Amino acid sequence: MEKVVADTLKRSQLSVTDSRKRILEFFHHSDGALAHGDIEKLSGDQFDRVTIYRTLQTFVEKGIIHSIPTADNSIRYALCQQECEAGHHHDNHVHFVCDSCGNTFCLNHVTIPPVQLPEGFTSKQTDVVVSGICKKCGINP
Amino acid sequence: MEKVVADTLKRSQLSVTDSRKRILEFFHHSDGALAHGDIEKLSGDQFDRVTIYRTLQTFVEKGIIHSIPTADNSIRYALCQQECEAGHHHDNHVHFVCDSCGNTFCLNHVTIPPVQLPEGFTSKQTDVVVSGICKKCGINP
DNA sequence: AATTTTTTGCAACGTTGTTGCAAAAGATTA
DNA sequence: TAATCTTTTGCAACAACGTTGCAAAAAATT
Repeated sequence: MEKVVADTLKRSQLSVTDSRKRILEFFHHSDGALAHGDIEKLSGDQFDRVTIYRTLQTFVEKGIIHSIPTADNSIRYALCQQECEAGHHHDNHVHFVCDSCGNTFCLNHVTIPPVQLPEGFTSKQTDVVVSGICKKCGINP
Repeated sequence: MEKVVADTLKRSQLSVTDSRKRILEFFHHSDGALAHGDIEKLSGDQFDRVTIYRTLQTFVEKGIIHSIPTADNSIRYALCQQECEAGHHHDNHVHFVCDSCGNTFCLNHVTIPPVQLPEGFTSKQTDVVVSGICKKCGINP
């Protein structure tokens, strides 16, 4: 794991630092998406808030993670698939927010259905966020 | 118009006040969605920030307006269709955010396509936000 | 018109996110 | 490995956004 995250950072031409390694590991260990606050808690105030903000920004720019739109106003992030490169996100999967546990998941195998727009509108990106009950919470409510 | 907004407020069992009338009129006059900040500017500091926040909350609860999920973390609101009642939103249309002018529109006639979820997941609501270039900006870039 | 209820505005506070700058850590070179 | 250069971090300060409690004002009710 240690090695995997270091390689990811190098591949993105980023200096391999403590905070970047730790934060990237959090994403690998999490099965859902993470918000800034989650990382702050996970790290136990090991890093400055500002460092976390900047690291997340950098990761988004480099195509390591992507942000997920949500109805409340907290930005959540999740790991990108391999196909994402710096400045070029191809995350065309559906996101799922569980109303019970609050977790956000990438449904990597559920692709965005086509949307028919009115005349004159041009689409660049489509985000689909489904909310409801996730698999785990459906079993143990 | 004056009459229409007053009626809407009464129908929702709300006191008819200056701020509520004005803020509701803003929504009727706007062709896109409005954020808290937009209303603050439109009203020219006529109302306190807090009043605007509370009015928006109340309108959402009463089913007069609904909030729109966005990729950045600003909450935007738009008028509901007639079918919405207090505590029961049925806004199953697609939202469009223009990358050029920044406006957010409800595409009331574009319905949400069905999404096939993995086993064990139950859907309660689906939000679709398309970003790109709107009709106006496509004509006058 | 008087009373009750609701709403508003103010003040204060908390969270979230950003920017500039010096110190520290990482990368690079010899 | 040490010296140098580059990048990143942490701190301080700031700005935007949003919430809560409470007294005054406005709306509804009688």
